Amino acid sequence: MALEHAILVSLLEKPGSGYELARRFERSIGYFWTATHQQIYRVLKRMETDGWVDVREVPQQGRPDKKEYSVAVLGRSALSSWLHEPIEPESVRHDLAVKIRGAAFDDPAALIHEVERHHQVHTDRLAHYLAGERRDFTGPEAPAALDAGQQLQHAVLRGGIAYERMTITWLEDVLDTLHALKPERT
Amino acid sequence: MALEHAILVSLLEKPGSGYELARRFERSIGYFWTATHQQIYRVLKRMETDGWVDVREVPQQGRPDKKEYSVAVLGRSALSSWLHEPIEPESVRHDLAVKIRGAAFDDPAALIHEVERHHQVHTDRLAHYLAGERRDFTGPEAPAALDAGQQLQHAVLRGGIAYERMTITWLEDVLDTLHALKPERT
DNA sequence: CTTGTCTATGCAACTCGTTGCATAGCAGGA
DNA sequence: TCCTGCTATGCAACGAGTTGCATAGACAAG
Repeated sequence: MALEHAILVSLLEKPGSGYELARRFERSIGYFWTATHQQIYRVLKRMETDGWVDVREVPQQGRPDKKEYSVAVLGRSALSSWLHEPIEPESVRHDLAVKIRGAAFDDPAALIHEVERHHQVHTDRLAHYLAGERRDFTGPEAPAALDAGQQLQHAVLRGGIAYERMTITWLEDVLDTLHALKPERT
Repeated sequence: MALEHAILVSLLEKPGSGYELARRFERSIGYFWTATHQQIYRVLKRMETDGWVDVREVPQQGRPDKKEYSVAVLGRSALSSWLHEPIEPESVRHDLAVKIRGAAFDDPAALIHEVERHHQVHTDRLAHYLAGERRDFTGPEAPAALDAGQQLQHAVLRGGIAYERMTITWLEDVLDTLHALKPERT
């Protein structure tokens, strides 16, 4: 599993609490990995007992205290050895594709709304990614010279952008197919 | 969960045994959903007790007997109601993206091999999909007129092709980024 | 005749991930 | 004052998915 490693990467980029990690996983890390706060707390606890991360109690004003985690030496070497071992190319799990094939045995026209809804979600995500790209990498506010970490983050973000663009185009293709099918079923 | 529904769709397209389903999930259905035989057998058993599928013992010659499953009335209505309820747009889980961001804290050059390996796998998958498309949809052997089911299957396959093409292009982008990074770290 | 491979089904144990719920401090508004 | 909402952490139970192992008939190769 890679959640531990995703957490290590995130903590290396910036130390933080479980709560903060959960919010990062809703944002930038969430572009390519998702996790709920329960999962994160559980894994953080295990990583702590394994000595992968260090904890520091941080008293706060105006809000509850937090535990700030940072990567320990053991965690860094665990990440390093994971980086050096090969992983299986991921296999997709796409509910919507199951639905599209299933629509042949039901009413294909009823799917149009659902596909349009997904189209909208992906359009919004694309806009969100592009805004992030302008802010951090290509806009006037972006740093002139990017370090290795930033260049790699940008490459990952470009992947997210390419994914959303591809998905949007495909969903339009699916919509065309559904519309072309519709008249046949009167 | 959608494994039950993926099985229903597959059985509607063609009835079959758990073993046959497992092989379909390695092939065409596997383009957008994966499952091992243990998972399939377990779910099939539950679907049988729920009355979603009918079983028929089929004696065979030259090989063990099999249980052929087909979709029952209850299964059809279960699929239908699932098709009519909205699903969450999927969130991606991309180990490789975690590795790429993590590489900033290790040796980015060490990732080049891994990315090239993934590039090869996706190139092979693309070739496999394109061969399937020619065979079933666009080649001289393909049927002249496609029914609704075939048109929707083709649309899903086009999605797989678009996904592989996008991934291949992105991995080349990542490779360029890694190569450009390399000289900086001597 | 033994070994390996393919078809065919299944159990048991485990890990991963989700859902529901609980607690608690603090802030702001009705 | 009470209610809502945000920060912050966590338990318990369940469901989904993986891994290892077991069984068994048939066939082909050595």
